Amino acid sequence: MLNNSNYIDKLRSSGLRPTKQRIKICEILFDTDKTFHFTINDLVKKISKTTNDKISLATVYNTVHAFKKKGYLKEIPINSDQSYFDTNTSHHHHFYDENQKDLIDIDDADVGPVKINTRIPGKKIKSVEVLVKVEDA
Amino acid sequence: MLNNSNYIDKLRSSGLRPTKQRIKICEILFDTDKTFHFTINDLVKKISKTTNDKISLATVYNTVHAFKKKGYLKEIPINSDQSYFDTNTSHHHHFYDENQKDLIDIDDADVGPVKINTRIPGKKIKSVEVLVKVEDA
DNA sequence: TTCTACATTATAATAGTTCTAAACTGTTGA
DNA sequence: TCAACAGTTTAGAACTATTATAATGTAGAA
Ligand SMILES: [Mn+2]
Ligand SMILES: [Mn+2]
Ligand SMILES: [Zn+2]
Ligand SMILES: [Zn+2]
Repeated sequence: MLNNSNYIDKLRSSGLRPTKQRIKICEILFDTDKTFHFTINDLVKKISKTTNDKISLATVYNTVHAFKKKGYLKEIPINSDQSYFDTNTSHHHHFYDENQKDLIDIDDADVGPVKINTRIPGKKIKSVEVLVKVEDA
Repeated sequence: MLNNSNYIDKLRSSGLRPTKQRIKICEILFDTDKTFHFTINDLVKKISKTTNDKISLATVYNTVHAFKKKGYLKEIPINSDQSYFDTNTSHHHHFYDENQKDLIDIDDADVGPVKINTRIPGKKIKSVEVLVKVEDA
């Protein structure tokens, strides 16, 4: 929960110019206690719901990619026709509800340590993520 | 490692007519000891490399989807611009090499038991898959 | 204020996938 | 045996998420 001048600092300190588009998107993504998952399309809808100044689709893509690159967003690997992003950048896992097509966080503490007993020579591990697919019981 | 008449039986017994296109795709996908990962594009290339009778792209998609539905193939959840399929339908996990854009199996035995200590009411777990992203060390 | 690199934008392009509808074929049963 | 039918294949169009282009706008520095 930050105010605009905090977003301006945050953007500036990561080398991103604090444009009104980026500040607006920060407000939508980060002005809440709860983290959430979204697609580009979700974000576009939220933007048009909360402002009259439209932000172009290209800018939404550009901004999400910039934020991901800076580590303010994560992309969640689920097979889908579109990308899912996560404002929760801490290490955690996911349920994917195949009926509702909905992603739900699993706290890292709710998953026993995932031990990978094999390596690929010349490669280092970047992330270990568990995806639990669920369906109506 | 089956011969064509086995594929014919396999297809027929699962309610799929054994057309020459499906038999050919069975040969490419299942006529080997080793399982492997592929994209639709990979499969199209293998087909044109091993036969003169071309199979339309629509049929390749149709067939892969039909085989997935029957459980002869799995789709691997990674966020990418294209779908990855797996002829290994047993329970296992994956490395994803982000440099080579390559999927590598992790035997289930090489991953410590993944304990999920939380549930979603009204939902049952369908699968638990670990994706280990790796990059050049 | 002026300059410049960075950012936004509309729009076109791209690429994987799905749809359409006509032609074809495996299977059934008279 | 073979006509009938449902299932299958096909070329190509359509669709959709995403990325590229290139012109215009703007933040920040000097
Ligand atoms: Mn998909
Ligand atoms: Mn994607
Ligand atoms: Zn999450
Ligand atoms: Zn695999």
